[in-house]
Amino acid sequence: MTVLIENQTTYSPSNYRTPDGAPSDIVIFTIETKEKAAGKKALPDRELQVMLIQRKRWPFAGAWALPGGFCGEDESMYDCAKRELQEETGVDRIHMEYFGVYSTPGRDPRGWMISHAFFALVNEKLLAGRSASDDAADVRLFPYHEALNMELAFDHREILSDAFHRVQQKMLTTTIAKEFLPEEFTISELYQVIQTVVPEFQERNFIRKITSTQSRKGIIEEVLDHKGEKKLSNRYSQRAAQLYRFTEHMPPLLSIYT
Amino acid sequence: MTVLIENQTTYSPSNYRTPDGAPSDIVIFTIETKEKAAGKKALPDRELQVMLIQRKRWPFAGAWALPGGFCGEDESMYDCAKRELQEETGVDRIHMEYFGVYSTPGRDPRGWMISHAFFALVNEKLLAGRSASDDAADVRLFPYHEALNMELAFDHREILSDAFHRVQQKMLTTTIAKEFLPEEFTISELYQVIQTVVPEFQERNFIRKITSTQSRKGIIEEVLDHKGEKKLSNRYSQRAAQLYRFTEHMPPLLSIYT
DNA sequence: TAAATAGTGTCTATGAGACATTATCTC
DNA sequence: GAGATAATGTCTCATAGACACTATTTA
Repeated sequence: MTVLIENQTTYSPSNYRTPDGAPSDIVIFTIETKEKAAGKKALPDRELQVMLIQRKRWPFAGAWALPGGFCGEDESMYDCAKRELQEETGVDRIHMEYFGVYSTPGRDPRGWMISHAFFALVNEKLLAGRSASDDAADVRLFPYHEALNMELAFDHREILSDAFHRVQQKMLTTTIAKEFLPEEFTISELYQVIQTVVPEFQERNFIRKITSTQSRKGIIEEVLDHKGEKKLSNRYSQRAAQLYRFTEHMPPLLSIYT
Repeated sequence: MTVLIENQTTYSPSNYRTPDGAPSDIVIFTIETKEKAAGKKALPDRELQVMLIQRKRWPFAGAWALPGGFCGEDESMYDCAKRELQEETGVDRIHMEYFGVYSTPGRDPRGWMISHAFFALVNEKLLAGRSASDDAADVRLFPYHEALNMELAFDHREILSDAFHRVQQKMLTTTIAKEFLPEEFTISELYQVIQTVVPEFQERNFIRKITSTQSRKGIIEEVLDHKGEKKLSNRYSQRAAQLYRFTEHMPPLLSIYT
């Protein structure tokens, strides 16, 4: 075997053209709950929304875009996105996942930018404080479908669409629905949240599937009060409904063959 | 709103530290079929293997590593990986998917390298010609579990492990098993391929699940010969077995709630 | 005829899917 | 008691899971 003499001293990365930056873009989803008239016992309306910022500078000045920012040398892409997410929402500990790289040549007029896309799911409650201060300015929540029809900066429309489909898929195959729910919730709330993200989802016997089916039992459990009695809620209904919470159990493994 | 005066002229990416490169790393899987003694009618042994290259230069000179290479300014990461895959295998039109970014600071001694990981599934038949020429040199197939226990360059062990788990999951939820099979195959072959990637997979009534179950019917179909008769194969058995092929049908949508 | 693989019969318990029905509470 | 949501009863058919059994061919 040939032993080459190249080593740390002779290696020079500057012989090659290198990227001009590695940004992250974050698709931040939330579900806005619009209660019916105060005191009225009825299920609320829910709407999937996404956070956009209005760009101040070239390129695409004035256009709406996904929040994000450039990665530093001393952080991973994940850390970078987490940092940007924190800056944008003012909240820590948000569920965030990586889902793709966007590197089509020419996608960014500033140069060779390889962008890394994340999605985040935030409970609207966590956004409560923030909205008041920033809402009027250059950060806003848009209904997903409205955002999708806007002229977004860069290739952010494609990223937004990809994120949505990934979240739809994960909503049905994992327990991420919990990110949009309070700690304790009713079956109707869970069902509504799933339908907000996946309108096609329909399951007439939902309550039995999730509570009495052998293979699914254990992903949620009934909440008991301090006396060991079943804890109920009548927030959305005359007849009080059982409260549930997600357990730590992994959802069942899915397979098309079994 | 403040209107900033920044524009194309004043924007300067060189004010920021930029990455030193955007490589791709490709985990190329294949399944080696080891026929039993010639003429013996018995199911073959199958083994999942992964392609590694031996590095010639600093860093990690002499160590085995995943194939890959640096992305150019005029190509997307996907194009880059496709190109490298083609160079390494000599084959085009290979199933390849992106699955993650590796950007931990310090992962590459050459500098700030943000690596993009793909996995590829190659039918061993396509590799047939290639092996003869390169096999002795610096490109080799290793059994997956052996590779996982080697001292691989960079963070390639982690990448390899992540790729494997992704492929396992996809093997059960999509029809990628077809990448490891000939156009026409028997149920036993399909079952064996799945088990080669996911040893835990076990399904005693496999044949009925996949052929007679309402929701799965249609993902494979019986092969007929020119006379419209069912086409059989006795390659691995005394009694001839029905041949099947994958259809264009999408596998059923999976959900933990339904 | 033993061995090896392919494929079917059959039984039980569970689940899917569809609706009707009952329960509980408020206005 | 009308109206809204929660939850159960009930029926049919499909599927899961287990295992014994039959089928086909060759050494």
